[in-house]
Amino acid sequence: MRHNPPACCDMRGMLSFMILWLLSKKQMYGQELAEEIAKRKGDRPNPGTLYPALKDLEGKGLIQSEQIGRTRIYKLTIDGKNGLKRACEYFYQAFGDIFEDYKCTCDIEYEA
Amino acid sequence: MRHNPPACCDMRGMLSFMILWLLSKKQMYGQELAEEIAKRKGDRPNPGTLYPALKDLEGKGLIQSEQIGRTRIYKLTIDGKNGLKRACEYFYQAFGDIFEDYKCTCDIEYEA
DNA sequence: AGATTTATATTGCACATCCAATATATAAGT
DNA sequence: ACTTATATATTGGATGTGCAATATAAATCT
Repeated sequence: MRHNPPACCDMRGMLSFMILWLLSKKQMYGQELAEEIAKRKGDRPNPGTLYPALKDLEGKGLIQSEQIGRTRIYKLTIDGKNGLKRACEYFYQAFGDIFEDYKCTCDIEYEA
Repeated sequence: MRHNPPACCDMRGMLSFMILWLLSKKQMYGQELAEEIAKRKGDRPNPGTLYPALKDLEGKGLIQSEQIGRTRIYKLTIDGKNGLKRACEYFYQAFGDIFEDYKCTCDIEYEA
């Protein structure tokens, strides 16, 4: 079952972080990324959300892309890999105890 | 050691979520919350960030507060507890695999 | 060839979150 | 009483993330 964003509080943010992490697993084009993001956030990001984020990351030198036909393949750069490592450390510092707490109090169900 | 936000990507967001989770552990006043947030995010949130967020959460009925002298004590309401549970489920769906992945590839150090 | 689908991309808007700067009221210290 | 410290609070600005709507180019299909 896929959860949509909760009504109680805003859960936006961390899109660039998620993109970097996804690209660290596998190089992907935009619509592949959109599908992976949808698995996690409940819905595909709008083009007006996704493509500016990719453009921004490329402008910062964290990802690079190559156009092949109508698709554009994105992959991490060295700077992107190093940045992701730091971002993960920060993310764990900020939310690690919330995760551990959640895992102790809830039965976790994975999608088949 | 306390990590500051990384340069690579924006890590804003989830402030209301973090506030709800902190208040689920213990009722607190604003400056106590600011200190707990600082432990996680690296710096105390500006008053212009924290107090509007608290006001918004109270307006939605997720928290309630009581003024005692110069401090205002905040605590979760029933709606806040239920909302937090859903928010945790969503958060785990969105970022759970990033956490598990991080824990597998990094040695974790806890503050003394 | 013409129509449809797919993928990329932009514009314009809304909003949470971030800051610096400033203000007010209460509590504590001298 | 006066000063200082603490806690709450607002204003104004910047930026990332979110959407709907629209546009363009390439690939596919009949």
